[in-house]
Amino acid sequence: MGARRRGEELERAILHAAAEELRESGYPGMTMDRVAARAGTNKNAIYRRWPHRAALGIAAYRHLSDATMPNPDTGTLRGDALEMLRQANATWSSPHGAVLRSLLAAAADDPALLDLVRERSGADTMDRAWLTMLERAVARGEAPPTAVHPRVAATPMMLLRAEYAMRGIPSVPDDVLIEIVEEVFLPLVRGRG
Amino acid sequence: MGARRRGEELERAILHAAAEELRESGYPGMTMDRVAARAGTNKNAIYRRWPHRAALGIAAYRHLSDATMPNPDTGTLRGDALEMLRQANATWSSPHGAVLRSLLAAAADDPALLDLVRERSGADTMDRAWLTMLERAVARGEAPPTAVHPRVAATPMMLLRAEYAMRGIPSVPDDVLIEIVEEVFLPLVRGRG
DNA sequence: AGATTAGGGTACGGTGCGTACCGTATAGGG
DNA sequence: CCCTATACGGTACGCACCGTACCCTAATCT
Repeated sequence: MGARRRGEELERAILHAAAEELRESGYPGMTMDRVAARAGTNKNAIYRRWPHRAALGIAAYRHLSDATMPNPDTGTLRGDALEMLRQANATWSSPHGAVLRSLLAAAADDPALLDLVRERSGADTMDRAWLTMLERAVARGEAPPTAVHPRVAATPMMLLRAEYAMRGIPSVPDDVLIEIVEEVFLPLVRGRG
Repeated sequence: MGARRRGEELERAILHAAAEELRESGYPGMTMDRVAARAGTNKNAIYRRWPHRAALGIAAYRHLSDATMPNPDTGTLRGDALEMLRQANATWSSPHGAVLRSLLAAAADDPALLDLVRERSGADTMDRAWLTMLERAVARGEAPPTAVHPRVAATPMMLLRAEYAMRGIPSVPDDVLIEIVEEVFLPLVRGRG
């Protein structure tokens, strides 16, 4: 028979199985029994590594996503911002994003878990990308220097997130992205002069 | 013994019991068995009225909140906006708001439920309040007429919501509210001229 | 009064989390 | 090279909860 797996090898097998379950059935469908069965082991081996289902879900999500951060450079602030939002919208509306959102919902009342999700979802690097985008716009003379501010940089993504929280599952229509850029983000940047 | 309750009287008793459970234990703690026991009835009577737990939770939440919408008139746009945010922050960080947030988390992947929650949480009237606030500012000459726009009006509340989604349970510090108003909302209004 | 409707009591099936127990293979030390 | 501590496999269990099925009884309607 196949040799009995141990340690890191078994851990990878479990994470892989959990990630597959996440992709196929989402977080609510990722059952401990199913993960154990799929990994060819038992729940014992899982609970020896993660204290509860949520922890495994978060760890497995990282296995699922490679998260190449976009860094568009279209030449205009409007184009850059729109491209960022479109990329984020595509990610969030994919099955991938559905997993992330169900994970977020499940961890909503546990700050520690919330931190883990945020850390693994690349939100921080995203904020930095928006800041450098603003700096480029300043260098082009397209925006006042005072527009380079963390809260300004974070605003469009926050609006997109809120839009997802309001609506149900489907993706946010492109009109809304354009509106966020033209009616909020650009006026906001201009208004800080 | 006490006469057997029926119809509307029983319905109110169930809703009252469910609301109490919501307040004491939050939505995850609002068990069907506990609600039935507290209302002095059984699950049968509940499932004859609501198809599942979430529906009861949403209906009970309405019973919990009377939602007197604030409509501050401090004389300045800054003051009005800050007051609105502070009221919302107080509501959302109260046990009351914890219930609403756990309800939202539970309904996150069911658009129909999401609509119900939104409807009963007074989000729409909130948006209208922000619009009239903007109109008053225009009348005072404090803002350009083009600032009266649904998305502009909705922006501060959306940022607050996103802030709650990011952090865990506690309330959002007042600094953040001030920052939203001063670094985002007011520049945005000014930038639309 | 007789028939219909709605509550009360209770039990059950199903699912899922997390734990316990016990035998066995594997790694690592004497 | 054996021997022991550790980790895995298998399985069963306790527990909590949702939602449903019966059967009996009180209230309401005609």
